[in-house]
Amino acid sequence: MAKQTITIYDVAREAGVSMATVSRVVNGNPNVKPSTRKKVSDVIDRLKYRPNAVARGLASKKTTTVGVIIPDVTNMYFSSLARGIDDIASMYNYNIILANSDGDSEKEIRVLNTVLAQQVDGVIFMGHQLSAEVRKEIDLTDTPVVLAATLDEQDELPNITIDYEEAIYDSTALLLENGNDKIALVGMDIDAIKQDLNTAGYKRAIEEAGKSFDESLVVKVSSDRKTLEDVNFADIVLETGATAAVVEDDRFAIILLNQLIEKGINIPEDFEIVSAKNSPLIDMVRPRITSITQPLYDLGAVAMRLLTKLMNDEENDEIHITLPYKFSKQDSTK
Amino acid sequence: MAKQTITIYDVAREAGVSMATVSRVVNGNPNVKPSTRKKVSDVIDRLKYRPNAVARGLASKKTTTVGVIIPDVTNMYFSSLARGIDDIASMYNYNIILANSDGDSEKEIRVLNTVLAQQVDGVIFMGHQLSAEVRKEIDLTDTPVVLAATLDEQDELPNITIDYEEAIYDSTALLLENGNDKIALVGMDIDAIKQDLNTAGYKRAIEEAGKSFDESLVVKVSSDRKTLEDVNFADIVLETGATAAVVEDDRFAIILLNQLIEKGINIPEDFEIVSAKNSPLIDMVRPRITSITQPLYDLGAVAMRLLTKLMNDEENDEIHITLPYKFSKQDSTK
DNA sequence: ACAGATTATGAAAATATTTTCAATGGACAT
DNA sequence: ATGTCCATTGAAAATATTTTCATAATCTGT
Repeated sequence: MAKQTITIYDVAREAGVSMATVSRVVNGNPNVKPSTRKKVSDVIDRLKYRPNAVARGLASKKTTTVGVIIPDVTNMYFSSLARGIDDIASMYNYNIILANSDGDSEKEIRVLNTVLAQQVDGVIFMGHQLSAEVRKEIDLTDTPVVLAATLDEQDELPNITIDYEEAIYDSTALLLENGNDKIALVGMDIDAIKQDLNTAGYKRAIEEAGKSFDESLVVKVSSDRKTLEDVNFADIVLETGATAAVVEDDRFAIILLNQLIEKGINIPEDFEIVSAKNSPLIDMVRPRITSITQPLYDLGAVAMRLLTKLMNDEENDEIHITLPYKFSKQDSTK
Repeated sequence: MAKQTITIYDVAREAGVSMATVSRVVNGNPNVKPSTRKKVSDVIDRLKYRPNAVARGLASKKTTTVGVIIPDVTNMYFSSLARGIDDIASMYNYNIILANSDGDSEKEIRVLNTVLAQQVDGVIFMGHQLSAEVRKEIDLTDTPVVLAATLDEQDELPNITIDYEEAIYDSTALLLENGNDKIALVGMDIDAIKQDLNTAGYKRAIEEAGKSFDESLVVKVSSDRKTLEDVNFADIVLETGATAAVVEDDRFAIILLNQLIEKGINIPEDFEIVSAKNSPLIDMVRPRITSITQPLYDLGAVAMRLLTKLMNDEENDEIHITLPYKFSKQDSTK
């Protein structure tokens, strides 16, 4: 970035007006005589002047940039959200600073602070859970932050979610209806908060069916990408004696499915699977997996839309938005 | 973003030194007496001073920010690259401004210009192809740009690639070895340049086997996400009379596989498939698809590393880097 | 103790915009 | 003519840093 070639000053000189006037036409301020507006616009085109967003940001205290914190772009669940965020962001002329956090609390805090140092006008935070430390860090700033598909224990921060408890309840209920007596609940170990909610929905379904909650049917698996494929879910899950499983993450559901089939187990006759989360991944595998389908793109889009409102201090009556989900009955359940 | 709470000026006053000195300690300049360094650092900690990256960028003409242009974050091939880019970027303390382009030339130019307006220190461009118009736009700036997994017809811009021609050659050769007489080549219609290269590798293999290139075996499919699932690849491909296919994109390979199986065709006995591209997707489906495995993460990482060199005007002896690929023989071929 | 060399520090300019406030100019009514 | 009002314009301050250059402080060797 060499000393900027064409500045607002060059345009002003060339057009015979002041910088203030150039600034006005660049920003669409109506208080400019049409003839001067035209004159200035012509010079801008001729010189190919492009306003320096950094100088702008300094002078105006608005960077038209938002920070997006994502556990891992490589995870289709989150990248689908990110796509919704970016589309709405560019619709409102915002740029996205993206940072991967690996869902690691320490890294989340680090990247949050780096995006804040960049003077972003707002932040969208996606995470598996919102840890107390991150929560504290968010409270420290007055830059608006909205959570996308991320639960906050206190439920105070603006967020866009679906009703996870209900979704898990539905999933469990279906498996119960199909006559399964022992149903495993498979989730990630780091998902503490959602986990609890999930466990709640699972528990509620179990108990409403007149059975009692059995802790040993809850299987927690590491989310470490490297070991994803190596862990033998199938054995772990089968050991519980379950004949069906509600799996929180579709990647896990797929791996479980493939491993079970490899063992010669028939899906859904011998074992039923419901995934509590979808991503485009789930459409790729056969037999098709029954799953909760969350409006991923919309979760991101609505989160970004809410953020634009917060950034403009618009009336923010609704800072907690729950989007509806669907239940997609497929071939991994009877 | 209210008037910044704590500025360098506050720290200077509080520590009884000048702004210049605070700037020095913040930037690790060695010309500061250890005792004053300590004094200033203490004040920084006490006041929780966080340097304003925008003011910094204006004064120093470095934003420590790079623009990343990606067709679609939702495409795992590219998001895997993006992850490599981000990891190396944060290793070198750069931030990422991410923009989706949909591989659309007009949008590519638009987002390129918006990231340039943000005064990024460099740009990583990922695309299916590099159109002439985009090429021209890139030539207009002197901000360094590196292409990741994207071919430039003139082969002048810095780029990180694998040998696509060779990869397609290998894929085709295997299918020929397996005794296939008619092999379809399935690719995206927008992939003009790579397409040619692919066609070249395909052609070369065919001709080396003493057969002649048959245009009718080249099947181009739209990359439009919405219609991805609707198009009936299987019929289109089977109509060519082929008994095997080299598919450029793993998403297409998977859809083709699933559609063929649905038709009762046995893979690989009745039909063989090789995917010329991998992404984490490909590991999810059964039977496992034989494919070229590109070092996706590394392509991104190396591209970003090269960009850091270009941004620092280091000796850039190698601006064209070709990474090795592997061939993963699986169950969709005999 | 002193010259010279180095190290440490500060004042002020520079960075490219926006924003505020004052000034100018023209139209229109009197 | 003259004053009033509104639209238009410009000058200069403000924004939070880095950087340059000059000066002050400290050290080193005699």
